[in-house]
Amino acid sequence: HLKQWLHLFRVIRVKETEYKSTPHSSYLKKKTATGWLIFLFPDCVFRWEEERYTDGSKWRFLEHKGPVFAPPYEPLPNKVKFYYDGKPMKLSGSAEEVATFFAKMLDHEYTTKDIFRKNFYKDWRKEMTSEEKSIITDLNKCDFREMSEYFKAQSEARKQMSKEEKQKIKEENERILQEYGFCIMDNHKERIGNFRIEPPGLFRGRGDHPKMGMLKRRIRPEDIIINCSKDSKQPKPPPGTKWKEVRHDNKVTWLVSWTENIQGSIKYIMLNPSSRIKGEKDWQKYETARRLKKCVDRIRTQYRDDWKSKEMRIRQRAVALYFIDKLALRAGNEKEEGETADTVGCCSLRVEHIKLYPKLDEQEYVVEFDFLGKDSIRYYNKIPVEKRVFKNLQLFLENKQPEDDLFDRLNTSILNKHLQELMDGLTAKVFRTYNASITLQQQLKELTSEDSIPAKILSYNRANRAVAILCNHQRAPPKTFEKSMQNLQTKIDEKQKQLSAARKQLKAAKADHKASHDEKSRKTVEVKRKAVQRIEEQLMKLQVQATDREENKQIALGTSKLNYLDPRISVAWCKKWSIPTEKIYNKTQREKFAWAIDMAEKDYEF
DNA sequence: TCGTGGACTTGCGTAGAGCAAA
DNA sequence: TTTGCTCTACGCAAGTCCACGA
Repeated sequence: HLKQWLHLFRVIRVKETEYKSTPHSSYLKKKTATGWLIFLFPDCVFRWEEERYTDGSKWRFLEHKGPVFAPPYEPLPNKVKFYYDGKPMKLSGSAEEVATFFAKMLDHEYTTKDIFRKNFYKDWRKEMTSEEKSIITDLNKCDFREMSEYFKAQSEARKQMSKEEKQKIKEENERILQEYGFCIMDNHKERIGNFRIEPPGLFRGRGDHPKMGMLKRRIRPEDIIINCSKDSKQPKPPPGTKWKEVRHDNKVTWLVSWTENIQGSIKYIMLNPSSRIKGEKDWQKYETARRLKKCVDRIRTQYRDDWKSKEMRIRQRAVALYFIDKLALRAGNEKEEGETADTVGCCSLRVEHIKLYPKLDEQEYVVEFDFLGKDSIRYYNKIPVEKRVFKNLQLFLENKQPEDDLFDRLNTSILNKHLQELMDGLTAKVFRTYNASITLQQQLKELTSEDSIPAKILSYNRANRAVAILCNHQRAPPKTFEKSMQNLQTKIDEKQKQLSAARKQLKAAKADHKASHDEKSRKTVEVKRKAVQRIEEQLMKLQVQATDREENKQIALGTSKLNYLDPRISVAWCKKWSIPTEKIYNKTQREKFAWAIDMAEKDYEF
């Protein structure tokens, strides 16, 4: 039975006389008659200590089952009708399918947007028969409401399904996961990240995207490139179909790829974050950031020096780097105009995105940033800068129009080339990682004190929040936010009433005791005092929770936790303050950070 | 040097699972 | 058991950065 799982374990044998201890907690131990101790370790314990390939290859052996395709289109029942100009009209299969995509989004605001409608209509027409094309000439005369109602009823029906039916679906999903969700890479069975091919639908994009509403077409086996090792069992395409290509490229980590039709970019199926290959890369990332820590002072001195350079390009580079370092801005690659939403990062900032104030509210040399960053999230910040930076900015703005580049002599590749010279492996994004992690470490030191576990966790969240604010990780306030805040407030009010009632009782008991001086009334006072104390604690907890939630209204902690904070800092913090790792990392996160949980001790220093 | 394709990381929104309160 | 809310997993868009070829 063990044999099939043997690749998941590492067996180690030690002479009993030589055994001292093991730092790892999870293992099976057996003693042999001849004085050997046999340990059976889950292989995740050792995978981080495995040799890495030095020739740039990522694996030697790779075997998987290929992707899971989106289910085929199911035509609408005849009773569900589409109406054109008030009259029912039966659509051809492919025109109907695309129409259902629109119908499913009918409740969304963006189906009312001009660009969305125009793009959709254009792509929809391509799917129509020539007869349909001649009849349907105006999207405004199309009535998708009955279709929309049908889908709503269907999703309602899904919710109302019996337990058994739901269980059956769950089991089927589990079976597919077991079959397609794992692969063998070298000696490990690994979880695959996204083994399902994206279903067809209408492209949305984020922010003001010029391509919103376009048809994202269905991916067929003929679009798929399979990557696996030569000596593996190759995945089979569905009956009657062929793969576009099967290749054996071990310089890359993906298992499956295809080209998407909206931007023409390539999409991949890759491994889950818990995999060795992702974990090691993640670890490396934080090691690079730690190397930056060692030389960041030197780099800061240098860019401050460069503010005085007689060359404009060097001054621009130095000011940009200052922003990247101080404000954790992204690099800001150029983007093709008209292909995506208009967003910028540091190097692509335009004149219109900053305002200079020699003096503002008692502060000197204030720069106001206001621009849309990644995912069209607004970055708004007013910060005082050093005089030299301010003067340089004034210089960069001279004789420019609002739509001109602020740093016209700079782009990300120039900047990164420079950074590479300052430190091996240094790029703009390393500053984000470094500043995020170092901030967490500092904040944890500052905020954590000897206190209850919930209070310590609040401190952790606050430290995490400081980082999220630095990195501008925002979220739309949850739809239920106001309500849940209200609920919490109701609870607090109730607690307060309880508290004043309890205090009254305590007072009465005290008075009683003063009058009688007997043992019984003394005990009552004690009991009442304890009750007051308990309620005070509960009230405080609720208030803390309310503060935490309020502070978190528009801030998303997940992204920084997952991508910017060296998990070893958090693990060390947990160990130092005796907090179970489960309190700060859920199951998925613990799997992703297995390497850190395994290697960080309580004295770990980023 | 520049443009482009390719690979990989980062990022937000949301469906629905799961859990606690009613 | 139902309802209401929170949390997690997932989906997929949108960044970064590098290699390559003209």
